[in-house]
Amino acid sequence: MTLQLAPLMAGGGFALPRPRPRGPPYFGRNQVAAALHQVGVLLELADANTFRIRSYQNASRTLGTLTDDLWELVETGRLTDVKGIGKGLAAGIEQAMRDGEWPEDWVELHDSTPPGLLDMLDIPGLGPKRIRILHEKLGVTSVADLRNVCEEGLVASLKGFGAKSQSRILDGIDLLARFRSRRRLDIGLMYGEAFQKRVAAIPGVLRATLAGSARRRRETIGDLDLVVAVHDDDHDAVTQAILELPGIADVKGAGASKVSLILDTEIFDEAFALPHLDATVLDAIGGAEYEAMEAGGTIDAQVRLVPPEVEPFTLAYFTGSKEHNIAMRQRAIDRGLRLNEFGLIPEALAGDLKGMEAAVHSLGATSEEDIYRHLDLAWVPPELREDMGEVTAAETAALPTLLEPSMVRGSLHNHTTLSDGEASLEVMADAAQRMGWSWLGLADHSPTLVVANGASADDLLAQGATVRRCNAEWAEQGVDFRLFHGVESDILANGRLDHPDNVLAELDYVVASVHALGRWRGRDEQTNTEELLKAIDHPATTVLGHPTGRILQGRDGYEVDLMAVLDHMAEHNADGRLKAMELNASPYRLDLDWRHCKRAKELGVPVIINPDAHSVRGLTDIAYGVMAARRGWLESDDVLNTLSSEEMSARLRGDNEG
DNA sequence: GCCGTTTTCGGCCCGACTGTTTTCAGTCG
Repeated sequence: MTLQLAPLMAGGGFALPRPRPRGPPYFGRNQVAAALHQVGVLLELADANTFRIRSYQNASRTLGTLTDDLWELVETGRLTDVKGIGKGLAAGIEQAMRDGEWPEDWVELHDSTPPGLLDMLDIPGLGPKRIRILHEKLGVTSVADLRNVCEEGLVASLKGFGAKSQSRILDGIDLLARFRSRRRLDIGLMYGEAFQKRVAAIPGVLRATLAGSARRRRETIGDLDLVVAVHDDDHDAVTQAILELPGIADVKGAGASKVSLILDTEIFDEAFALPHLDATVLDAIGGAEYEAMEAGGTIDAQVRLVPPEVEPFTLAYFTGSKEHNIAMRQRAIDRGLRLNEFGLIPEALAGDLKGMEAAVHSLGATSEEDIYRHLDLAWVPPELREDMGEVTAAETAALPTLLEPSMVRGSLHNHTTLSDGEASLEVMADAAQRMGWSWLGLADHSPTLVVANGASADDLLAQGATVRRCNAEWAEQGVDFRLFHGVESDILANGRLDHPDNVLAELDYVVASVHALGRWRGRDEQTNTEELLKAIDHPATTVLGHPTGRILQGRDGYEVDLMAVLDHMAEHNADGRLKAMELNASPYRLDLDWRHCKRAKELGVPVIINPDAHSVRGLTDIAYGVMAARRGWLESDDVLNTLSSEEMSARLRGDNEG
């Protein structure tokens, strides 16, 4: 079977961002963050000092979420005020932004590193050190080279390698072609929940809990982590039972405390099938072959088996993120404690003891709450564990009360058969009511989007008449449900909207979205941002739809400074004009990412979670949107979805409610 | 490369597993 590789190539596109045509600043925050990330990876391959590498990685991560204006920091000489940016990095960043030229040593690193070496980082068991040896001793510069030297048996004779390494690398090259390194949240959770259920049912298993990025609800999941509480007496039998479960394609390793597996679709009780996909998304993720590829897909899984008294520590540890753990561990160190996956151990008692032996001295914990309490913190919901301020918030009782799925009462961006949806207006409304919603917004595509059967103005206005008729009937019957009539209008050249203004004025709201990505991609961030701002300024625009246009595992979005867009929307809202940011809940998009959710909340820009449903089943994607919103610290008041139909109606009319 | 009222030098999270070794380095999470 010939499968198309995900277009997220490690080597391709790994170049320093190009400067804007006019400046300064010649680079934006995201571009600087990208450059720092790249230099970090290249330094790894160059065998640089570990801590120097980390400083680039840290700085990249910090800039990625920086809310201050980077250019302003440069101009006012306050760049080194940013934690993690010292004299050296500040000088490089300033030079780049002022003059449009990256520091010479950054450029030199790119020029001297064959792009194929970057691809090799994705081969399991190969890290920067060994890649470097392969490059220096055997002249390997690409994955193809690597396959050749392995097949010629040259790798096995290298110092530090052997026959087994050589064959593992060959296997890894095959895996590279067949599997994706990360899976979307929906797919990852599907595997994770199926696996968890099977393991939990094994006799002797006290508890089996999904940890890792699946528990944190990241938009993509690398591999599954399952923490299993089991008494010592049952340990071996449970391990054996796990290895005999259906759906295990391969066992990568099975040690005393850890089992490492590759799962495939036989883990599912029923034949693997995907829900209906809309054509745009399907096209971006690999077309007709996509479903076959998912059906033949795999996912890595790690199982940790621990005694019940240790389980809370193991669960916390493997839930991560790595960054959150580092912050937690540092906090423990400050209190004379050692925190790891086995316990929270007073350093004075632990001494030279390691691992489980030291853990007998651990402070007790029957749940994660206890661990946080020992460190004078409130329990942090897994979705927030990214070291993005949650530790401080947990210290000062400032953690948000996160949005829950049950709080959602409606959504605004949904399609019907008027454009490219599968279900009629009536069927969609009925489904929404059965989900317990009190309102539903219809926003079919506009005429310019021919591939999605964009509806004409006449058809759109006719739909409006149907909406009014339905609403009148429900009102008469005393049913607390109503439809709002909108459109998903394409953002055309120069920020104009599709449909004449007099047509748009007939609607309850307008979701303005970019679809013609051709013009937007490959254009610089500044130009795109300015065009989006114009579209937002249009008086009819209510919601900015799928703000970056990204398709997860399919295509990157266009370059845009969403922080600036949010600032702009905040001004509108402050003046009483509703401009809401969509969090597109489709697991293929999850487009607004959590960093921007957090920023929207800070600025008071309302977020609307929209399933972008093209079918009845599509409405249930709202669940993924809620997960993403929770990662973005959003509470009930931060999103429009929690409003009653009366309140929503008032917001759309522009009434200032209390 | 960054950071600092216990430090401007000497730290920078930590442990399991694997394959290579004969005590450990590299990789991974």
